[in-house]
Amino acid sequence: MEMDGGAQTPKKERKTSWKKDPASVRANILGVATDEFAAHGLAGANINEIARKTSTSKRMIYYYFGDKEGLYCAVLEGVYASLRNAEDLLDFAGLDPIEALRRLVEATFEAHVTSPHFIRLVMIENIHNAAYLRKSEIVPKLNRSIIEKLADICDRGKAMGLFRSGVDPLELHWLISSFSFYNVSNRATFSTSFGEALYTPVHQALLKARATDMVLAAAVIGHEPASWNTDGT
Amino acid sequence: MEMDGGAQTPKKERKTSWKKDPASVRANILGVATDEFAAHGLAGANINEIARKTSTSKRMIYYYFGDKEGLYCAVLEGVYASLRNAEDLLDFAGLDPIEALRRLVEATFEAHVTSPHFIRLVMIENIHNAAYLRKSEIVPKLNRSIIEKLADICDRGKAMGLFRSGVDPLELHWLISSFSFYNVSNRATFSTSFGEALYTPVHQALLKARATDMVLAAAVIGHEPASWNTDGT
DNA sequence: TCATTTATTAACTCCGGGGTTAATTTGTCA
DNA sequence: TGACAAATTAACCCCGGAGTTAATAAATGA
Repeated sequence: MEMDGGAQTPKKERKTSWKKDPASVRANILGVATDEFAAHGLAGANINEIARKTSTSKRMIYYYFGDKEGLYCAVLEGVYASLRNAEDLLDFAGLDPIEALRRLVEATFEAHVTSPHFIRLVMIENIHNAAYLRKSEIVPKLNRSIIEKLADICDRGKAMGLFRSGVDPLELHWLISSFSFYNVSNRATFSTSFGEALYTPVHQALLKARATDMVLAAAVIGHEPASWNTDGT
Repeated sequence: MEMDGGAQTPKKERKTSWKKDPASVRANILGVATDEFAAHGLAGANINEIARKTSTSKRMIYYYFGDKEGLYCAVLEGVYASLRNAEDLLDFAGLDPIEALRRLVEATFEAHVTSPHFIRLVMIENIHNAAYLRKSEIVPKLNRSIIEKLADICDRGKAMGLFRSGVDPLELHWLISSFSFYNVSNRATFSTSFGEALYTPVHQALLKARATDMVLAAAVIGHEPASWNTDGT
């Protein structure tokens, strides 16, 4: 039943010609590794599998990233950096504080939905008690900008007498992140326990509106959370 | 440099006497495994290490649970079941709807803080897209009771003209879970990015009060989110 | 043009950890 | 009382996956 007719396992011919292209090789590895770590976690991801999905060899992973943890750290910094770039595109300078806050909540909610890799890697990092994030020099700086944006909105809102005195940017960020993050991170278990009802496009839009409305009601004096007065049907 | 002075590695003497106690052996394994899976995840946990921490041998793990996944599933069902027991102790029947909702939000927030194993295992399960939770026969049923409690409160609130017409038990649960869960699940990365300020006992109490107040403002007609009017200092 | 450094290839090592074998003891019931 | 099932013990297997070795091709530049 030997299908190869007695041929010796053919030693793979060493590639006799190739281009040097370190930047794209590195980027290729990083892209594949991001997928794999996001899908399976640090322990669950498989270096051989990552190598197989790249257009290069396993040795290159160790050449550029040292070891599995080094690769994971590079992946982590990569997703944080790309999310920051997305956030920096937001500009609320021209808007009045109330409208700016509404836009910021909506944008945050939407950004989380469209960044599943980021969400999963943050989940994984929390499982590791942020051990690798702590080692990063750049990540703590990255998150400052979102707080600064919120602080500016809060300052202007209070100065105009529109916002409540107790409104605090960091607390507000905690709150806005919580439902934006949870909505994506816990979708699998939530749906398993309670069904898919909340994850139709229509219902997601409704949740976004209600959450936004609720944040505004908390922050803005006299704001009525109107979206809660009607059922979404 | 032989430190053992030429002694043959002594074959460990087989224990010559022991008691049959299947129930407690099983419980012992399950307890250790819960710690280990919660700490390191499914792939990250180590069967040899789990065995070492039990008062029995590795073989017993396979004897009672089949394989690593079987053990993980048993752990998962265990933490879900014990949380349900905690929830079932809550009784809001005697309270008016507004006070009942306030108590439910506070209790949920507190229950998450005191159930770190549950939180971590749910996080891990979400990383696996709830693959193992889906196989469970009992877990989907467990989560019904919390929705029923909320539905009862909502019905009574609307009947008395206190709650807004759009208030929905499932949406409310999504909202209450989101900040209660996120507060614990993402503590490591949140603290790394923004500092520990929100995780002092005083500030945690404040967050609980503000979140509760905000939920009430969303659900209850004319409720002012008063806690947001003062800063927490 | 050739010495040197950088980038790349294929093949190899090694051990940790999931899972098993086989023997032995404890309890049960006919 | 002894055959049988259930519970437990220690030792073993083995493969997959993290990490390496060694050779060689491509660029660099004096």
